[in-house]
Amino acid sequence: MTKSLDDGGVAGISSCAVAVDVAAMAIQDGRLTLLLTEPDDASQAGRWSLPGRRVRDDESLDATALRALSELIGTEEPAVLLEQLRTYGEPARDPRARVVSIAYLALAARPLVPSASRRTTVVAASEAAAWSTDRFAYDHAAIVPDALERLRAKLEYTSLATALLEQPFTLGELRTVYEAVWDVELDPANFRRKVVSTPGFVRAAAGTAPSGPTGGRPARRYHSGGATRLHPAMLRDR
Amino acid sequence: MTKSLDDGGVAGISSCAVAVDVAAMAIQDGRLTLLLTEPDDASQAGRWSLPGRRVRDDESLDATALRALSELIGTEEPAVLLEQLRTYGEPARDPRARVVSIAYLALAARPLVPSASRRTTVVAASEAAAWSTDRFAYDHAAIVPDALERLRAKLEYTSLATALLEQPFTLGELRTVYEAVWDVELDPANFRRKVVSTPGFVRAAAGTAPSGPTGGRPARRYHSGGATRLHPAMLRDR
DNA sequence: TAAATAGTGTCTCTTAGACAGTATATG
DNA sequence: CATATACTGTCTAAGAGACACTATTTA
Repeated sequence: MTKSLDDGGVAGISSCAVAVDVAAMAIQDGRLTLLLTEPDDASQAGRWSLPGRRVRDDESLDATALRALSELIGTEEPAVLLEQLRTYGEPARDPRARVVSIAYLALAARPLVPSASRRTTVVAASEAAAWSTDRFAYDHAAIVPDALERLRAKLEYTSLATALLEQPFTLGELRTVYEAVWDVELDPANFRRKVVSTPGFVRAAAGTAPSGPTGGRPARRYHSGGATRLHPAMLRDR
Repeated sequence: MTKSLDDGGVAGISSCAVAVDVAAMAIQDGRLTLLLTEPDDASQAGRWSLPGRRVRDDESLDATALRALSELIGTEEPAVLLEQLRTYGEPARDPRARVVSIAYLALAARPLVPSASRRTTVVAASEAAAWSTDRFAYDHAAIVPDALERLRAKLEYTSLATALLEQPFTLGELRTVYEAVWDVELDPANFRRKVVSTPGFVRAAAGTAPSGPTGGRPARRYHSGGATRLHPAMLRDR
């Protein structure tokens, strides 16, 4: 197929295997979690990897990412937001062959469920990002911190946090997303004011959510607003 | 080479050609410019493309990007900052074959010089980003606006602007970068205060730069500070 | 009742922007 | 001298954070 490309016959240029790896994250019990799986590759035994698949001939990269995820967990499309992270292509990143991998960030609105058939696990994202390199297969020890940092940064200036919640949601739930991802405590009053005053971030929905088991006033429900970029941003201090 | 991968024999999966395309930008006469070239591919005659090269077997993606650039203009390494933009991999983006392309953003400290031998041109980045699709080869009409928007966004929260200047520079020059990229006018006094008060953005250098032909007090020189991310950010209003 | 969560009001401190004023160059 | 650019000072308005206070639930 690639032989029609004019430099197909040049020495030192052949085709690479192209794969997609997905860093799938969700909120569970107030913590940000990451889905990991055991790679099929025997040379990587005892290590964890991000779910990955090779790109098929007729398939877009986004479609490969969705397939990598849905073959592992039964995730349907609307519950997951996929966003390209970056591409990893060091020549030796896979010992078997040259594999260029496009990494994706996937944000699920519901907790990730490890599948019984495939060997998968769900771990705290911040812990996995700090694991030593040899607990991961390939170069996935580099991808995981990149994914976490990208998510942390994007929460500031985009409405991405709403992708980690089912709709409608309360502002308390939205605040727990920020607290879980940034690992901070936020003032509920100031958080609310900031969210509501940022145009297009959320819009009020009908009704209220019931109180939790510890009581408390029922919270109003909100939907995501139309905005993807937030102005002003939800800045975290440092 | 890829036959050692376990799904090499699966139907619908073969290797893709992998290429790198570079959106190289620089400041020239107070405007942000973009380097374009005519593709070798005859099927794309009459269209402009970003400089691109296929990735060699033993070559990192960054190295390919640098090669794509330096084969076209005589750019040496320290004068150019390369940053991965995103990867474009729609199955039909290249009519000849499946080509997955990793796009890079390249920021040059000096104006880009079109080479005489290869057919290249330098255009205003904002104009190219608005060109109709058929003036570009492949899907490069999508890459150019992405690159411009990425640069505009990154000027806010990173020190990337200094990559578009030779060191040392004056704060007037740095302001010109922001004005060119964002297409706004900034108050010199407030800009200065913001830059100087942002930790790690710039550090004072020795001496002053001579006045321009229109006079004016000589400006102090500055170098880039160590910071890559800016806190607080240089926010543009909207 | 107390405790918990939602939501409002208000004060203070910081910062961004407008813009006046000073410093030092060219012509 | 006028003009241009660099740089400083200062006022004002908006926003962020701290935190008191009210509202509505569970136990």
